[in-house]
Amino acid sequence: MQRVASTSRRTGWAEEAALALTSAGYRRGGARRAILELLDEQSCALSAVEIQQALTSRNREVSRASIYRVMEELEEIGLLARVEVGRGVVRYEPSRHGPGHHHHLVCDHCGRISPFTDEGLERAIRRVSDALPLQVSEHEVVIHGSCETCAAS
Amino acid sequence: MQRVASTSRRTGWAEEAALALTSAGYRRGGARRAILELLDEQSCALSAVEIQQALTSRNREVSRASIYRVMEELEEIGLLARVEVGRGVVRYEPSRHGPGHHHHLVCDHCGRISPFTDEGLERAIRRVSDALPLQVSEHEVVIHGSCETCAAS
DNA sequence: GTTCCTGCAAAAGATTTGCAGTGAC
DNA sequence: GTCACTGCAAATCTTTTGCAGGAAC
Repeated sequence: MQRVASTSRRTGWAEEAALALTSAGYRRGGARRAILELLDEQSCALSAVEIQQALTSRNREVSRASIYRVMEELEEIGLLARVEVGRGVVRYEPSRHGPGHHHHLVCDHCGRISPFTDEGLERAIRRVSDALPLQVSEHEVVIHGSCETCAAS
Repeated sequence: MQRVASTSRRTGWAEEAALALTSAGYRRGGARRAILELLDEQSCALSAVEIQQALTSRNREVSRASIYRVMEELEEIGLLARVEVGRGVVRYEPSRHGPGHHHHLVCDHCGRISPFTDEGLERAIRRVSDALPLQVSEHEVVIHGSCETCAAS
């Protein structure tokens, strides 16, 4: 099991996404570009509200409606994964099938989420997916518990 | 991998839950009992709306507010698992750590969800959980794709 | 110039809360 | 009789939609 470093890093996902959007007939508006870049820098999933706050804090205001619209477009063409992890809030993150693919730990106490990876787990899921009558597009593993900070209190 | 039969069966979870609620200082109101019994009969997770509809159709009306309140109580004492699986809707199901424990397939097209189990997957998750610095309470695996019906169309 | 993108404001859902009446103990 | 449970209605919060102006092509 690997905890994933939470430092930011850009991986070219934004460029890939922009290209995919262009060839899907979308134009490149400012709000969309700002959102793509923000998402690309994240190590873990953000909610719509968090995306808006992050953009505001770097002086790039984007309306809530645009955020949801961009999320929808990106999900449509498979570039974005939704992570639903608690309290009815939906979070979004770049869908990386290769490197960067990870799952989530959720502290049910403070709501913090953090990413992890595990090759054995991936193998088990691949095996299950292959045996399914479903055409599998994505999978998601969420582990709930109390984080170190909350368990201590 | 095992598809889980979707026939109803009662497993004593309702009684266990009622006892746990009593010893946690709750009284046994009618709405709460009706909800417990309904949940116990389900083979898979229901949303609050679905719970209300199911109860209405058996002439046992329960207000939406009560449903949410009971869900909250049950979740608090660990008898209920939330399954968040798409489109912002939260579903609930009895939390069974032993037999009956299962995960979910979601058709992203029609929204249908169905349960499955896999021992290898459980082993992989247990291994990961043991290695975590978190106190793990639950885990959840969701596989997304297109179901047979939707893939055909 | 046309068509798409964006923001604003309103709408639609889901969930939570306040309060008063009823029921369990 | 007391305190918890329930239903109703109002409030809150997230997400979606309609529309008008501005931007990309």
